[in-house]
Amino acid sequence: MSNPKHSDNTADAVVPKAVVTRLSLYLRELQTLLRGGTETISSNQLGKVLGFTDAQVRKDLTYFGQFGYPGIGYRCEELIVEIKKILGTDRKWPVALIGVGNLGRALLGYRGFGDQGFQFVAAFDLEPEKIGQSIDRIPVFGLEQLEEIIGQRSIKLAVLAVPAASAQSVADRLVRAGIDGLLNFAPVTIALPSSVSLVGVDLAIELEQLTFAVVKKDDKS
Amino acid sequence: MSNPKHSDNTADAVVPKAVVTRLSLYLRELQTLLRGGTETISSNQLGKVLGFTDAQVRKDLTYFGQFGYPGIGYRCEELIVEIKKILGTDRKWPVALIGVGNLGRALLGYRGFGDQGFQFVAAFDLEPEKIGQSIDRIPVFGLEQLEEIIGQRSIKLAVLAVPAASAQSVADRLVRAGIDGLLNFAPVTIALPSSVSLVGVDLAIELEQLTFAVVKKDDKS
DNA sequence: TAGATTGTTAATCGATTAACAATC
DNA sequence: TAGATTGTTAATCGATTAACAATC
Repeated sequence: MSNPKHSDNTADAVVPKAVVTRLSLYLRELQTLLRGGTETISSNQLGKVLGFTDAQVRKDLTYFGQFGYPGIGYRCEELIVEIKKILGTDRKWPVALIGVGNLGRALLGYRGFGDQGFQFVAAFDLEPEKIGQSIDRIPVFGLEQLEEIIGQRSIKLAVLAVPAASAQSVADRLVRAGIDGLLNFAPVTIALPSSVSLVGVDLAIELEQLTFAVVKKDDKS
Repeated sequence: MSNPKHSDNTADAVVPKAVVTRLSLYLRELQTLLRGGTETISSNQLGKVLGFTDAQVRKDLTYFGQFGYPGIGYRCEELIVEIKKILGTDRKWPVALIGVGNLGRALLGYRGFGDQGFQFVAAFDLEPEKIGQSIDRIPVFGLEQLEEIIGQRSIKLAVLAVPAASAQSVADRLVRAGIDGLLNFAPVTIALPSSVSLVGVDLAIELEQLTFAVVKKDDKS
């Protein structure tokens, strides 16, 4: 039995961003495995399905503690709990959505968020017809209520699905309203104070990564 | 000793994946700058808005050629053309969408794809009510027509927006149908032959990257 | 010319992998 | 015990940055 000695070193070593991304992939895979009835898994097996080496899996995890059993591997259920603690998704996170367009509405209804502990509690838009409505049980407010609602409800995470032209100004307001993390879907660079975390998802850019690979392959043949 | 030439080495040096991602960011920023009237930009300025060093910008670009002017910088319009050539988006790409749910429908209507040369030409779903419809002018076919339509139209790129449980089997069919690149939104690991490119976007994982950063910050204070 | 900035090499930094004693 | 696998250090590999001659 391993001694839980991972109390003090949690998060004081600088953890590479890539490690955190893989942590999320481990979590997702472990959840899939557990659903399928797998109880334990070795770093080698887990790495293989995700395309990583066993050493990498073990190294990544030891940034945060000792979670495995020599000779056995990792217990899926246990490791899931630990990774959720590390990522901070061992709790429920209320989330605000800004921009109730096509994409925004799809995000409001996306089941995958709820499964991982995220819950939209308020949406915001400029269009009068949308304000006052509820979409998938989430109330849509006018943009002018942004600061009020986010403050009241202590919302720390926001998802930006507004047009590129207004993304920066809305982001600025979100920061002033007290947001700590922003997931930006607008295809534009956003500048934020370094105290606020930013993740950007640009759908066209994802496709460009694909075309680059496809074109490169064609060049070779 | 012979002089190694790097004039026609486009794409035979192995290009790190991170470089390609930054290339897309350069492109997006240059397009924004050009729209705003900027004609030339230095590696230092371009790096600054994106959070990179000037050396990194120049190094990334020289994987593919010499595009700048000493003493001046880069001409935005010119560099945009060059990066598009590199990424393969100097042409139009027909794209298939599989899974016409909330997210799928939002993607069909997403303007950002068209702006960068991507065009959905066919959507597929299992539900009979959806089949035969058109959404944003894109026809929805039954899944049984997948191979037929993709073959006929020589579609090389597909976007997967189906439930996690069916993602792998649909991916397998897409590969057999001749797809070269797959953008997967299903929150599950997909295994593909190495000849097919895969980019995965997991929306919950993106939020987890944010919570990790937020929780870590809280720990410190 | 003086000032600015590129392209590129060499130095530095950081991340991944190999190896193995410890352990179950 | 024999076999399997972890946690961790050291070695390797790769990516970023600094520096500067060349150039406009």
